[in-house]
Amino acid sequence: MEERSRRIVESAVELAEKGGFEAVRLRDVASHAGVALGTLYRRFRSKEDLLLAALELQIGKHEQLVERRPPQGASALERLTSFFQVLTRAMCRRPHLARALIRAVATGEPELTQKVAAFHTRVEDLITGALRGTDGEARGAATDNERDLAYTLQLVWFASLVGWAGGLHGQTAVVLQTCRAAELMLKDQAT
Amino acid sequence: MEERSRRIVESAVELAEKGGFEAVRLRDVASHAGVALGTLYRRFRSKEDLLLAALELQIGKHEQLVERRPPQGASALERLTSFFQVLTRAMCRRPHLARALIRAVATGEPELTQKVAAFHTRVEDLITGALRGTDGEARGAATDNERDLAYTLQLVWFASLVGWAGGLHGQTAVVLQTCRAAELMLKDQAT
DNA sequence: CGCACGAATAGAACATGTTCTATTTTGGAT
DNA sequence: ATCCAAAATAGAACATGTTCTATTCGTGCG
Repeated sequence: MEERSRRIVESAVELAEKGGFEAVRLRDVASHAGVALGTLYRRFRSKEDLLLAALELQIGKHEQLVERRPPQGASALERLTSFFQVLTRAMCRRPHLARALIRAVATGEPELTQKVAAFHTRVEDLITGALRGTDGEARGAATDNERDLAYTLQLVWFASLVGWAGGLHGQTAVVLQTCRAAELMLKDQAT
Repeated sequence: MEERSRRIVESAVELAEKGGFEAVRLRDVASHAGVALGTLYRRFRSKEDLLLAALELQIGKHEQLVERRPPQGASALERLTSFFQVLTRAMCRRPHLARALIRAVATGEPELTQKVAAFHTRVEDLITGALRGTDGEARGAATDNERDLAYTLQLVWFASLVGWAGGLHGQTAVVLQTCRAAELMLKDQAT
């Protein structure tokens, strides 16, 4: 990402960390980034678009983290549990920011469909990775069943996170609900 | 609901049907309902609150529908499939309205937590009903397993609907994804 | 060098959610 | 019937996302 855009996104993140979605006032973001409001709008179509860019940054960092330390565990369920624990904690560590990002994803502006889809796909890929594990067994393309499972878990995790963002429950509930869904769907599995 | 409030909500629904979330301009809602803006704000805390009231109306209607014609099917999976088909079609029939309502739910304003929780609970109860069926077999309180299943399906359906609202996929995908999750979790079940 | 053109800037302007104020209406108690 | 408190009203006022305009800046090209 270009220098100026990066500064803008970072400013947005800083403001969101402190005060959530409403604190990301675009005038403030612009001035904080040392940039004019018009410049911000040249790079980002809307507030949600800007926050989605911030989300991409976060998920990129998480992908690197997973690459360095892939989720451990003998069974798929153990790996998934570990994965969702780490992922959820990473999000909820900065609650204001997380809520702002989730809100941007959930708002559903039609111009942002592509970016939202990209986000979901990246999470799904991470889930698939945790599901299959890193050791040699079971290489090759993911089976239909694995894809369905990963997709579904992604939906559950996301919905649960939306619930967390709305104050319906705590971060541990997010992990529990997601893992419960994984259990329910893996009940008959061998490993 | 009191007459005036009802008129306000109905006006909001009308506007949302035509032009979605942005078309629900509160000045327009108020004048359309023959009411002052201040009156609207006396009854509803915010635009999202108003739309949540509209959602309550819709779900109430759907509860009545389900009561009149409970989802048919010999197995739990068949009943759930039928249920989610009907529910999703009911939502997606008026796409603008549906998107506006979903957005209100997903936005996550902290003052609306209670209403959002109520919505999720009501959907979950409907799901539980479809899961258990109406005939005499298996009366009594729902088992833990049934509750977990219903809760998870509610998450999947909601997340998928959010995806639909964001243009990620069509309404048939919503039904398919939800039913796939149901299949995955019922695979080992007897009936 | 001087120019031309695209980007950046400052700031006004506009739309709409939300709040506030001053006034009027309404409905119930006496 | 009168009066009072609560609610409603018209409309101004404010905040912030978004758009627009006029000006300035910077850079590659002749």
